[in-house]
Amino acid sequence: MPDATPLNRISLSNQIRDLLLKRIMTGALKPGDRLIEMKIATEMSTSQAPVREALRELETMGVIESLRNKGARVRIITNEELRQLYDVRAQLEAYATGLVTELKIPLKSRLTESVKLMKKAARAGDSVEFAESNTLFHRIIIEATGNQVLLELWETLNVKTRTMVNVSRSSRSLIELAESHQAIIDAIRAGNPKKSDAVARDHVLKNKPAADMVDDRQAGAE
Amino acid sequence: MPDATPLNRISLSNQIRDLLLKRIMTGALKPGDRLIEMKIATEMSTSQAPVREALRELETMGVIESLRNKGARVRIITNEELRQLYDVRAQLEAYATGLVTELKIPLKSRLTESVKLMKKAARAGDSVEFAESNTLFHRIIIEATGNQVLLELWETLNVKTRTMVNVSRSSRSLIELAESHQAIIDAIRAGNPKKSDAVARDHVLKNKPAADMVDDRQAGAE
DNA sequence: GAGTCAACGATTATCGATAATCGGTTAAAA
DNA sequence: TTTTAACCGATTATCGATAATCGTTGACTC
Repeated sequence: MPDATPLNRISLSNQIRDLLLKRIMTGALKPGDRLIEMKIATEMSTSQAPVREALRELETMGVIESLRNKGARVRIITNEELRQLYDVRAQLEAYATGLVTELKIPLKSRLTESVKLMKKAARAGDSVEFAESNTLFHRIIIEATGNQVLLELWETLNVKTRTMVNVSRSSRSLIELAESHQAIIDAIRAGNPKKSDAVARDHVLKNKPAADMVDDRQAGAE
Repeated sequence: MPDATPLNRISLSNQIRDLLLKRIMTGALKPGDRLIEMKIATEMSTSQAPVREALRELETMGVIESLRNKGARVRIITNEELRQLYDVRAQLEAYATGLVTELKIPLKSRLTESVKLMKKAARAGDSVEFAESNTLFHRIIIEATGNQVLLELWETLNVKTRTMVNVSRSSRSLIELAESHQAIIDAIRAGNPKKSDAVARDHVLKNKPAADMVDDRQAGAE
């Protein structure tokens, strides 16, 4: 029987989670925006319960934050946290890049292809599409390590970063950014794991935002 | 007024989450054990809703897994995944240890203290207490970097690891394991970041379990 | 005896309603 | 005018009930 019906639909809470995640990543929902349970429930024609489950997931992922009895809002990532995010990402990417170099996994054509997409998006000034292909580039490398744990960790970091990054940047610097990936491709090709490690680390750190000048000890609520 | 009542209790779902987490970490709940929503709800004298929210959080954290319409169970971490976990942890710990060395953050006394606790637990054969103080040792280093993102990431990895690790190990090897932390303390003290990085990485990798001989391509369900 | 299928018990998924809480606002009191 | 207190609308937290789904059991057919 050539599979008739898609028997198991996705649960409502998962659908809601994915929808909200998409809106946050594309910027339709911005940092600080409130997520009101009944509003979402009504929009999706469901009850409150699946919405709450979705919100809890998003909260655990770190993309929203919710205060007891006060509801949830899209998490505001401080500059300092963003910098920390880049530091950690740098380590993970360095490890992954070094590893795929050592294992001599052939990635050149796929990586080159994703850089093309990046450039195209950059020229079009499409920052969402750019983020998409940029993510693709790095995901190709991480996936190639075969380390599923690493991939999942990196995904959540990446999601967090992107909730805020795609707000800024001119199309000029986007093109430069796209081109800067070539160094990674070359390093992998060259076959020196240590070198690849360093190049990938530098690539991430080069884009790490500068520290705020202000003496902001941003108060974090409980 | 000397604060009368603890106004904001913790939400039920959070209480449930913490309780279940504790049970999983201490081994009261073992990998594969089912988590039946109504059973938990009845035990806690609540309804099903908060339990489901708690389960969703645990699922996102990766400590349980749930299949549509079939419920949740404590996640069974395969040997392969455990190995991947160690690989990633090794990178994070190496980074953290190198960084605190570079920053010359004084940690010796606190680290030494936690090693004492480890040894004590090892002699007593108390594997839960051992895991506790072992975690403490590493957390001290990670925390000292001041990188909150790194800490959170490391915490979730650590939780995952511990759901399974505390099943095994003899008290003899526990003592050796405790003593092996001294090398890290010494490296930090010596003040060479590169060396610290390497020592910390090796420390983790030395405990990475061996690969299974079996050609198990463990099927992962949707 | 092996295979098929309907009915059953257990459990999850979702709903609709109620209780509790928060922030702000008005109105009375000082 | 400032302070205090009760009130109100909006929203979250929790409950109890119902619908949908799964695995299994046991009778029935061949």
